Amino acid sequence: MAKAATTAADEQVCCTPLLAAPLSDDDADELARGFHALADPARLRLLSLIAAQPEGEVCACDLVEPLGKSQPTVSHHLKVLYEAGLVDREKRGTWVWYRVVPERVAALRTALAEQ
Amino acid sequence: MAKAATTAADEQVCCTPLLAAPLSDDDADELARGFHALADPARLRLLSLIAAQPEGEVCACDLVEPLGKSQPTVSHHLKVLYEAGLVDREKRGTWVWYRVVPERVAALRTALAEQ
DNA sequence: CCAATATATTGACATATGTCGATGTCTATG
DNA sequence: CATAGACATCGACATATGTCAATATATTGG
Repeated sequence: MAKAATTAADEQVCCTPLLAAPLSDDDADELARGFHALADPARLRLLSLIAAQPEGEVCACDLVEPLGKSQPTVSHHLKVLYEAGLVDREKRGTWVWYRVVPERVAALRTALAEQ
Repeated sequence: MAKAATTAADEQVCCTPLLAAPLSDDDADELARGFHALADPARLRLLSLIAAQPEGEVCACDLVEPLGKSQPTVSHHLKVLYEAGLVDREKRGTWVWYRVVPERVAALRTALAEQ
């Protein structure tokens, strides 16, 4: 399984450096969606926690306590990250495992490239 | 003059790649502030428009029409970008000239580095 | 000093967002 | 099938945000 997020992961708007040429409205919208997912401390810490796992993946159940937020709040933020294409998820039995989608992170990084 | 933004430009939280190690609460807060400034299409287009100027700088008066928003709205977004340390400004007579702060953009870019 | 222009600020409004408790849904296991 | 556990969703709430019209604050020219 482990399907990538269908929402925004596809329309990557990769390789559109902000500083190179004026953004189109569509590119600006899509990029803003990506950065919006990164614009919250809880989500940044989640992303960081997921990436910190030696296996590269982590059970959602192991994210609630380190984040220090309620389970519904963690679930909400994970959903935002997923819909932004920044993380992928896979259900195994009762648990859901999350991993970072490095390509998506890199795409946003590219948008901030020198020019 | 052309002083850099006093707000966030200093506490750069540069060189703190998200994916390398779990973020501290403070780093997450500061990073989120930076990405928040990028999390709006109008601000991304502004940043892009400013960067697109051959001289590297542009009068605020020349940003209203291309952005297609009201003057107060443009002024508001420029303030957000300024307070995030992403642009610098200099008043010359009646006009205010804006330019991108590439170091700040690069700092946010570094936060998204591979690991 | 007055009029004109550029920019910032204020006030108002609708909408979006982060958060939590309560509840629903699914899955494994007696 | 009943129970327990993991996760998602719902409802509610306070707060934040994008937007504009109106107004205030410079600054330049006459």
